[in-house]
Amino acid sequence: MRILLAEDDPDLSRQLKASLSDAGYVVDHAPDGEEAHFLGDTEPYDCIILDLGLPKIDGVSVLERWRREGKTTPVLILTARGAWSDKVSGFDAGADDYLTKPFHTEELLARLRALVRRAAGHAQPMLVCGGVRLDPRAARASVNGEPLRLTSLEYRLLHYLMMHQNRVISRTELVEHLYDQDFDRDSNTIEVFMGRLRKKIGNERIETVRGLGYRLKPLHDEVSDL
Amino acid sequence: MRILLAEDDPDLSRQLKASLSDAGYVVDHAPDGEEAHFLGDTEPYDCIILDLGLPKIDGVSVLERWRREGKTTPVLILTARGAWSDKVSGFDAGADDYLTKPFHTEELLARLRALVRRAAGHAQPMLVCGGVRLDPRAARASVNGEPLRLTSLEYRLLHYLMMHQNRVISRTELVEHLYDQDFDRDSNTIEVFMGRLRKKIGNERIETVRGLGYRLKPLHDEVSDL
DNA sequence: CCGGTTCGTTCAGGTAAGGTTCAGGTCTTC
DNA sequence: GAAGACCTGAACCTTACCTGAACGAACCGG
Repeated sequence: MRILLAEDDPDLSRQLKASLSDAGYVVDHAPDGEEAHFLGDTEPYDCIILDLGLPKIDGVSVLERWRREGKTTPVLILTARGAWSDKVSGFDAGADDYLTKPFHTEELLARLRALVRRAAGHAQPMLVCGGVRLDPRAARASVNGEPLRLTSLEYRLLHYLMMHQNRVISRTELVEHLYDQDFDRDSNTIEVFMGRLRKKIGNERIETVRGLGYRLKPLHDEVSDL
Repeated sequence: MRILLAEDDPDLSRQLKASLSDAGYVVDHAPDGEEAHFLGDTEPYDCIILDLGLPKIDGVSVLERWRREGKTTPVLILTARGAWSDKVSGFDAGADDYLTKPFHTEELLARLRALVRRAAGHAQPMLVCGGVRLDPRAARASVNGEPLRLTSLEYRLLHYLMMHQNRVISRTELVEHLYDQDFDRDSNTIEVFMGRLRKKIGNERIETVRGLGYRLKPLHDEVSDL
């Protein structure tokens, strides 16, 4: 965990840096808004602690710039007691949390844990098979970067195949996962949809294993990257 | 945006509920820990405001249970002044933010905006999707710089869509986040509002994914800038 | 208290997207 | 070369979705 501490008061800075290091964070220190902005732009921090009353450029401006540039690092703001209207503008500039001086170090640490935890909770599983990618969260798929237009069933079919790629999937297994119990067992819809899917993602990507089922796999020359 | 307010003080509850409703949130109220836990388990809230001093089950326990069950909804905790050691245990139980009574309603609203924003994965306060912009703090939206005249529900609908743009949102998800518990599940208001929204922001911006829901996205030629 | 406006909701008819079916055609295997 | 497994184009038909219009509750100024 790497943290940027933007704070001008030397005493407070030293004390905070010590506490944070003790807690296992790696801490960079910026004594003014200019350096804070520069460091925040260039280094990949997991979290930023930002004092609002910084020399050269004030905290809110720094924060606004970062957000305008698309930076999403969680930011915790520090300010003097009673300036609660600052809080509102700070939050609306894109801050994720706020703390009023003086504060207990314990509380700062707790808030940091909460921030980092939440920021890390954005792991989205993206399914990849050669040039084919499928994003379950967005319900979207693409082949070689080109977005695919899939119908609901085509999508579900592809999804299932991608989750079990390189394995042979029987028609009955597919039916069982795509439909509810009562489904005409001797229907050829699966075949039809295999045909349609093949047209959209490329024939060779779905191999048919006669008598057993189908197998989704990357093309021969496609390295299994991610 | 749908919120659960878990607070036992009747006066404060009433006042907060009014303020939150005014700010455009849909609010469910739980007067004790038992009901809070139940509601939080069953309904999909965008955020939860949790008083620590609740009857029946105290706030920290409720929160701990939710987190143990894997619930990730952002939670903002309320407590009486000076009980700052509560804060630490509150945060470590999985709270995302903390507010000490008494507080300014403004500040609560600002913190809520920040929480909801972050939970949706947006660090910046201004929502942008192609030519459509929405400013949550001014409750204003525009398309290609032209301000939009939106009714309350149209606005909330657009807001939710913009927070989850490029993702398919099911009708039920929308209903659950725009209305409180008792709402006629087989009503077509969502469709009607989709129609009205489309008329105002442009038909092609909202794609309907048959059988799944809707997806808000930039137009083809609109670069995903900021 | 009353007409007018605004908005959310309901309803009914229309449309077309997308799933299923079917009838051949093609390929495999023995 | 026959039989069975698989492919495929086109037709069918269900139903999700769209849309215009009307209803009714809430609000507002007079």
